[in-house]
Amino acid sequence: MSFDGQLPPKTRLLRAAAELLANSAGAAVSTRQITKLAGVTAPTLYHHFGDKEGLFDAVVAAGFEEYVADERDFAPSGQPLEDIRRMWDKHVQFGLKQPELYLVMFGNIRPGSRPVIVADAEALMEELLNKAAVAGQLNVPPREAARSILAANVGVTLMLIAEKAPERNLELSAMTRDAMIFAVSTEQARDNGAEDSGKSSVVVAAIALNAALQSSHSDQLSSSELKLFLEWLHRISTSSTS
Amino acid sequence: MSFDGQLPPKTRLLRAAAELLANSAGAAVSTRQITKLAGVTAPTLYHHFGDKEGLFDAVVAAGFEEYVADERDFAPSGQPLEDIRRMWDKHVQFGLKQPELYLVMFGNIRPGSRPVIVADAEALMEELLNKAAVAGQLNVPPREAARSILAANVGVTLMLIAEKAPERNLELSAMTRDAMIFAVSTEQARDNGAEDSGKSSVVVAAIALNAALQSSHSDQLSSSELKLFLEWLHRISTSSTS
DNA sequence: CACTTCATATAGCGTTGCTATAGGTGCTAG
DNA sequence: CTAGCACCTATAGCAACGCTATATGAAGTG
Repeated sequence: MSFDGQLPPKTRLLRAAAELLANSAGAAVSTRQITKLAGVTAPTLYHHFGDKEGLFDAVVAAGFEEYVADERDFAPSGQPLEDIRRMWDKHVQFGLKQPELYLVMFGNIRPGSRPVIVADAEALMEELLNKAAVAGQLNVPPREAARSILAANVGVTLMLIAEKAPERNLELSAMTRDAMIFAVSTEQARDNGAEDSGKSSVVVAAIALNAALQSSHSDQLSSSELKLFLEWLHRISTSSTS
Repeated sequence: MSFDGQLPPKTRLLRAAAELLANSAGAAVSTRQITKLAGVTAPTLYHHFGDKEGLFDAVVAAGFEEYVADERDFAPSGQPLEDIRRMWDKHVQFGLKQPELYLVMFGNIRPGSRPVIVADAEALMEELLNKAAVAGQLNVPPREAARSILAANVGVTLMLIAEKAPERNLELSAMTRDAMIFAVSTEQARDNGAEDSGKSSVVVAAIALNAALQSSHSDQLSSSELKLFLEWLHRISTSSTS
């Protein structure tokens, strides 16, 4: 099985890398394996992708497109929080389906160097959370909520990948997922004393207005006014209640 | 600076590896660097530790001892949930203080192979959760809760490590931490009752914020700022939706 | 045809993790 | 005292790694 077909070398390299990455059972994938399977020599790889990481980034980008495509299709349900829940599950599912690819995407952490893919995933999550914020269902600013949820989502997925397949307990995912969504949403009603109910209504309203203003521009304020207005709004919505 | 002293080679290897790991600024650490700094040759390393990973495991074990030692000391506070909160913070703190070591411990994931250290950390967390369970403060079985919390804890720490140091927002940790602890504890009482009407818009949100601000004023804005803010809010509230 | 530009190949550099083999050291037994 | 035996360490080198200096081919343009 090789990709010596009529496809251009760049494509063959991408496919070879993707295939090896998908079937490598945890072992490292070398450039020599890739170029051999693609039927090209080393300089071709470096001409097109710069270095090994560049090639992997390209594979990851393709994988991410696929991962996102599924997502955007059925995202517009009526319930933003339900969409977020489904997005979490998609994320875990993607990680377990292609663990090697997922590890290249989210598991290859080095200090101070954020994988590009993480920012994209965060943006995607934030987009969904914005809808929830507009509907007044959010307790915290969408950006912070997105980062928090994604961090937990990645952590859970990595944990599940690290376990042997037959032992994987998906309940871990569901439980963590619900905990995170519940914590950022306004669906809650703590009977533990209404310590923050008065203040939090201000915060919730500010968050909702902030999100609403950014999705549909009001022409009631000039751009300079709007800028200052949004800054104040942010200040209010990020005021901590603890 | 080298460890050619009178210490046995095994110890010198451990110290050299630990030092290089701590100062390697993300770059990979080679066995040749280690053996050179330790003042020994390659076979000595493999005689004592089997392979490179064995040496790193030993370093990690020592680091983990240190990490746990801090923990056990002040663990017996009266409030189990507060202990868990502190343990979470210790975990993040340890990861940010020694990111390279942390990445060897928790970031080196491969499918189906669970780092030993993860099981230990889980056990430690479960122990604390057990106390909470005995006190009737737990909503879910301690084991599952420990796994869930630890997964989120690792995810957050990895995210923070991946960010450049000056941009690290520790609020991400605090927020995720409280979300997880809150979710597994019995302090909650969700009544999944009345859904709010999802008809929110800019105007509705502005009105809500306006009302909320006037009933309980936030101290995030000065009085003059607040005056202008409310005026703009009024202008938005009374505009017709575009 | 001459010229540039892009794409691929030959060959090899420096480094990696690791090891086959052998030599040195300190101990106990005869 | 010496022979033998573990234990520990060094010399030297293998195979594989990521990557590249250099050269060759193909394709388009004047």
